[in-house]
Formats: sequence, structure tokens, C-alpha cells
Amino acid sequence: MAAGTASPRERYRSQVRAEIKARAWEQIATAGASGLSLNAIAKDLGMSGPALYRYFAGRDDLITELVRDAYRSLADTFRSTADSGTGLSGLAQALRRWALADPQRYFLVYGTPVPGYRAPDDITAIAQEIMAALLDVCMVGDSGTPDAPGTPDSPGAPDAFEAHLADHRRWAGDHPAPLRVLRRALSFWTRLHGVLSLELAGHFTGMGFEPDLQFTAELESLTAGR
Amino acid sequence: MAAGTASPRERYRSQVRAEIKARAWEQIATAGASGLSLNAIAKDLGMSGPALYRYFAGRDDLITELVRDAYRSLADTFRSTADSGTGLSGLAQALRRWALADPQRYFLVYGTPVPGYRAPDDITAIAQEIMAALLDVCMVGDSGTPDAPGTPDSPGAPDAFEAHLADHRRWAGDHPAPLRVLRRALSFWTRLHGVLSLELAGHFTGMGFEPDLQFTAELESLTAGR
DNA sequence: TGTACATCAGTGAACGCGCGTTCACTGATGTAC
DNA sequence: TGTACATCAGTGAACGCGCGTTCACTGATGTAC
Repeated sequence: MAAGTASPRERYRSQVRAEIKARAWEQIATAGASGLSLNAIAKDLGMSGPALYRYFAGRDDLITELVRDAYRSLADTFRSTADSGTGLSGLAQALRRWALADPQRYFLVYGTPVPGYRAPDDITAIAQEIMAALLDVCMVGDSGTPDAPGTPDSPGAPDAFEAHLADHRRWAGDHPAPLRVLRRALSFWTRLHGVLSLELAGHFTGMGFEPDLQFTAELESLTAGR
Repeated sequence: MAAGTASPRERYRSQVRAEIKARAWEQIATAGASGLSLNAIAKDLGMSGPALYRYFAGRDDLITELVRDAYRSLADTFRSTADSGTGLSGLAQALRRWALADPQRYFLVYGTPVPGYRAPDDITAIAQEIMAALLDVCMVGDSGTPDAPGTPDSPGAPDAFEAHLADHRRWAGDHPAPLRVLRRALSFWTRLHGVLSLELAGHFTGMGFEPDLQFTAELESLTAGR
């Protein structure tokens, strides 16, 4: 089907699908992903439970779609922020805003996994888009020389992990980033996820300090060599 | 009741309680915390569902107890490791072992929160024990001078976050750690949680590299000023 | 040591609930001639 | 433009299930005299 030529039925259909998802997100926000109920969504929309099966194959299908949308949203945010030229700091702030806008959406992507669940391949592909955008940004902020055999990786001595990455960079696809950039991208991911997820989970409430200052401090640790 | 003088009934009682919890942990390991079912536990133990109400007030009560036990276990691990003199590295490895021993237990403490749930005060107190042990270890590894007004905080320039912490260190109780130590303790927590939780959630599977090397690299970033 | 009583673990039946999902069916909306 | 047909959104009833939880009761284990 060509874009812009959607029939009224198709338009209606995708509109209802969107409404179902919207209600699903509301439910997740208030009760977590495990509290999502098809019947409750239908009731919210003023329709009967079985009606939802016109739009989704079942509960699992709906959840997978929500997860996919969450990844897609983050990937788009990363891509456009990366292209905006605001650098690592811009990307970090975009990540933080995205997470704070809907904490449970963040946790749907990076939170406690359901044992035994494996994401479909197309979601894995979106995760790689996210990584690619991150690598791009880490790349432009890098002022060193490319890797060469036997060349020391300055500034900053190469550690054991960077050496290990030299033989394990398949995950970066064909991205030409030097080792220290791969290293920085991974630290960006793990360090910011560390602060952010603890903040969103409420582990800092009652401790008194401002989480955004801590976030910024961790962000700066990525470039200040600290 | 004095220790060591437990009546046979009391001994039996606490034994059954322990068995119930053990089955509960098994269920959580295979289906996550939201899949925990009292009836299923009872069936596992060969008893009827209502029997469990002799031991726990209800499902919520059991879960709260499991969370408490998880915190207690981590606090004990931290305390004894801190006292063993193995330093930050020892503490980090202990944390990693504790997490890998039962990923879902880790997530019960640091994973996706249930919206609206608030932990009882005694659990918050255990969380403070954990922080205290961490601060102790960060303290002995610190070779600088104590904070003084106007004294630069070397090595490593004080950043905005450290300055902010100067006015917000109530969470550290009466611990005499200087600002850079508070800062390092928080980074220990957030950075290691970052790598660890992503590893446990399976976000590195398929990427190829060894998660423990990355963990070690992040650990070293805490002391190497990197 | 034996008897009378209290304690308490565990059972089985039952309640009410909400869940995901199927099925046959109605009625409106679109399409083809 | 009108008619015949196909498509498809949505309904209501029903199925089977497992859940947490209550209740009255049985029977074994402990305690007191």
C-alpha cells in the first residue's frame, strides 16, 4: 500500500490501533507492564474485550509492539540528536529527557527482563541503530588518531578491555571507530544507564542531592578522563 | 525468646517458612517476581494453598519478606567484604558474584520498580547499611586530605556535583568521608550497577565481548581517574 | 505417669474475581457491475 | 444511479483457568496439673 493513499477503513484501523496502544501505555505507567490487561484496555475504550483481537493477535503481540515502538522512539531520538551536532552532551540530555518522559517505557526497554523472553530480530536491529547513532557521536568528539597495529592509544592508556575489544568489535558492525571510541560508547551507555535507572527507580529519593547534577557529572566523566 | 532455646514448634515453623521462601525464589528465578503464586508454592510443597497463611499474612507480605532478605544478604556481603580489607576491587567482585548468583534477586532490589510501591522503613535502613559499608571501603582507599573550606580537592578537580554534595550529604549519615569519597562511592554504585544490570538483562548477549572485562574496566575507572 | 486442656498446623470447600481467548453472529461500510 | 455482494468492525455469550483469600473444621502436638 502506498503512503497517503490509505483507504478510510485503513485510516480508521490504524487510528484505533493507536488508541489501544495509548491506553496500554497509560496502564503500564500506573501498574507496570505485568499489570497490562486486554479487557481493561477494551473497557477504557468503551468496547468489548474480544474486539481487540481485530487489531492484535493477543496480549503478547500487543506487548511486543509496545516494546518495538519504545525502541523505535529511542532510535529516532538518538538519530536526530546525533545529526543535530550537539555532541555527547546533547545525546545524553536527549536520553535523559526521553527516559523521564515515561519511566516505565524506559524500563520496558532496559529494565528487569522477563526470564525466557527473547525479542524478535527486528527489535535487535533497532537496538543496533541506537548503537550506531551513539558511535557516530562518540566518533566526532574524538580527536585522536585511528588505531594502528602497535600504536599506543593516546590520550588515555589502552586498558585490558580495549585490547579485548580489538578482537571483539563485530557488534559495532562496520563502524570505523577506533578502540577508545568503542570503549567510550560502551561507557556512555552503561554509566548513564546506571545513574538514570537508579534515579527512575527512586533509589535516590530521600538522599537529598539533585539527580541531574549527578547525571551531568557522570556524563562529564566520559570526556574529562575522570 | 532467647536464641538457642527455640521450642520444637518454633524450629519447625521457621523451617517451613524457609522452605516456602526457597520455593518462592525458585519461582521468581523462572518467571519473575510478578509470576509468584502462593497456590503454586503450596502445590510445590505438597500442601494446600490456605496453609501458607499460617506463615505469611498474604502474597504482599511474602514478597516484602523476600525483598528484605535480599537486602539483608547484600548488606551482609558488603559488610564482611568491607571488613576483609580487599578494598574497592574486592567489594566490586563480591557485588558481581552476588548478582550473578541470582539475577532475579538482584532485580528485586535494583530492577524495575512497581509503581506506587514503597518499601518499609526497615528495608530503607538496610539500604543505608549497604551505603555505609561502601563508604568505609572508599574511605580507606582514599589517600588525600580531608575537606577544608577553600581547599582544592586534589587529586582530581572538584566538579559541580561535588560542590553540590557539600550541602547535601545527609544521606551519608555521620560518615566523615570527604566529598571526593562520597562522589566515588556514588560512582561505584551507579557505574557498576550500569554494567551489571545490562549484563544481567542480557543486553550484551550477541555483542561478543566478555562482560567481566567490561565490568573490571568500569571498576578501574573509579580509581584510575579515567 | 497419666489425664485434661490449649495450641496450632493443615485441610477442603467455597467465594468472587479477572484474565486471555474462541465462537457464532449482527450490522455497517465498502466495492463491483 | 442503483443493486448485489463481499469485507470487516464489533458484540455477547461462553470456556477454562488460576488467582488470593475466608472459613469452619480435623487432628496432632504441646503444656499444666
